[in-house]
Amino acid sequence: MKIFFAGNVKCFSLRQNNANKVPSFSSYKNPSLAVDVVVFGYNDRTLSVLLLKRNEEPFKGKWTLPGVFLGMEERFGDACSRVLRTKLGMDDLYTEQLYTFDEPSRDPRGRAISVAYYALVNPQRFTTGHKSGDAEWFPVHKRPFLGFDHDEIFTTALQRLKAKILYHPAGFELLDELFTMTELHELFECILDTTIDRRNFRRKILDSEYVLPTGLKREGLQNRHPELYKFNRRLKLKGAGGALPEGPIIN
Amino acid sequence: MKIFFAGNVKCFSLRQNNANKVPSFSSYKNPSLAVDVVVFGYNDRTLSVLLLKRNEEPFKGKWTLPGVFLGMEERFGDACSRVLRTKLGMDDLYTEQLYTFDEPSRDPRGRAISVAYYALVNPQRFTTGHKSGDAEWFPVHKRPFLGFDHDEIFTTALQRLKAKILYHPAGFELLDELFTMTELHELFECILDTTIDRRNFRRKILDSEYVLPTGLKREGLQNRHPELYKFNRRLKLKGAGGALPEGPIIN
DNA sequence: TCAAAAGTGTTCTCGATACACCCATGA
DNA sequence: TCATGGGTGTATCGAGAACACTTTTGA
Repeated sequence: MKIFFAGNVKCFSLRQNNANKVPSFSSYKNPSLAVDVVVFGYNDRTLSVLLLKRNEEPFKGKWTLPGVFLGMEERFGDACSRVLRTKLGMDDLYTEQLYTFDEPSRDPRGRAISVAYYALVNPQRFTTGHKSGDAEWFPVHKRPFLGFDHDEIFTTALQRLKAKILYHPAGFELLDELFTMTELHELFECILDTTIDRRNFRRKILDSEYVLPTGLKREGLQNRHPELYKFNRRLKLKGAGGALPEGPIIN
Repeated sequence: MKIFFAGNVKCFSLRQNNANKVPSFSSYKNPSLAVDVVVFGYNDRTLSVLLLKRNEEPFKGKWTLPGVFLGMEERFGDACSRVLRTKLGMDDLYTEQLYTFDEPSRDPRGRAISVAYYALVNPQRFTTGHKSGDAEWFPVHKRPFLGFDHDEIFTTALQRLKAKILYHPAGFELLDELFTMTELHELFECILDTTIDRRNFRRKILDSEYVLPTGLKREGLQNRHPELYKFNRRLKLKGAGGALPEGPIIN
C-alpha cells in the first residue's frame, strides 16, 4: 500500500493489480458520503418543504432535511430515490442534483460530505403512506431553523427552483395531472414570490407549447367552470444541448 | 462499531463517543474522492481548455482534465485551488463548483467520485511557470478525446459557461485587466458560438454598469486607437439572493 | 340578479434588431 | 489617400406591460 503526497493524508490509496497494470483503490479512510433532499410540495396556494424531526443526536429534536448515507456501490441519484421511497413513500418524482456541501464542521460526528438534491412533488399524491411519522410539511416562509447546515442547503434549493421554473417546465411537476390556468398562474406567483398579470401570463403560456388543452372543465365550483390543461410531455427542448427551451417561459 | 442498514454496506459507520452522547464516524471503506477542473482560457479569439497528458495507467498517454484526490481535512474548493497552483502554477482564478460525477465505472481503479469545477483564466497571465510540462491548451473545438468520463465533464462545463456569461459578469475574468469593446465583443461571440451585432452589443454593455471607461487607449495598432475599459468590480448584483443581476447582460 | 372567477381583446411603450455613416490611424 | 477597424446615430419592429370588457356559474 502506498500513500501519495507523503505528509498529507489523501482520500485514496492504490494497490497494484497483478492481472493487468491498472492499479486499484483500496477504499480506506475517506469522509462519509450522504445525500440530503429538499422536497418541495405545492398545495393550497402554498409552497412547502418536507422536514423530518430527528430523534437521535446530534440535533435531536431538531427538524432536518431527509437524507441517507450513500451505499458503497450506490449512485447519488439512486440514494436520493431511496430517501424518497424509504423515508417518505414517494416514487417517480422530478429530482435534480443541486450542489455538494463539504464544510468540514457541517456534521459534528466527523467529516461528512453531502450531495444535495431537490425534488418536486404534488403532496396530494402522497397524503397517506409515509413510512416515517416524523415527516411534516412546512410552508417555506414558516419553516423552523434546521439542524446541520440544512438551512443553507434549503436556501440554495429555493434559489435554484426560482431560476429553474423560468426556463424549464419543471413547475408542472408540482400540480395535478390536469390543472387550470389559474392554478398554474398561482403556482408561478407563489414560487417567484411576485405578482404576474393574469391575462399576460395566460397568453404567454398558451402561445408556448408547454401546455395542451384537454377540452375538459373543472366542475363543482361556484363560478364559471375553467378549462383543464395538461403539461405537454412531448415537448422538444431546444437551446443549450437540449437542456433549455428557446426562451424563457415567462419574463 | 455498528453498521446501520445491515445487509447493505453503507459509506459510514458510527462509534459511540464516551465524553458526550454525540457519536462520531470512523472513516472507513468509503469511495475515493477527487476534484477535476475544467480550465478555460481565452486567447487570440479562441476559447481553449487546458489538458494534461497522463503518464500513468489507466489512460496512460491520453489527455485528461487536471485533478487531485481530496485531502482528508480538505475542502473541494481548496483542492481545486491546489490543482491550479500545484499542477498549473495558477493563482487567484474565478472558480465555480460544477457538478458531482459518480458513475461507478468512471474510474477503472475502483469507485471514485469526482466533484468537478471550472476555472476561468487569462492564459497570458501564466505563459511561463507551469509546474507540469505535460499541460497544453486546446481550442475547445479541436480538443482530443479525453480519458475517464472527462468528455462528459467538459461538455457540462462548456454548457454552464455559455449560460453563465449571459447573466453573470464572469466572462471578464478571461480578458486582461484593460480591454477594448471589440475584445469583449469577440469573447462573447466566441463563447456563445454565434454572431452579435457589434453596435448593439456596445450600447447594451455601456448602458449597463458592468464596465467602466478608463480614458486610456490601446495604441500601436494600425487603425484608430480604441478606448480601454475595465470591469466594474464594485457592481452590486441584484436578483435572486444577489446571485444574479437584474436582467441578462446581453440577449 | 348578483358576486366571483374565467375568458378575450386592445393600446402603448420600450427594448431589441437592423441598418448607414463618419472618424482616427498607420502604411 | 486608402484600407481597416473604431465610434455614433436612427428607423423599424415586436414582445411585454397595462388595462377593460364580456361570459359563465352557483347561490
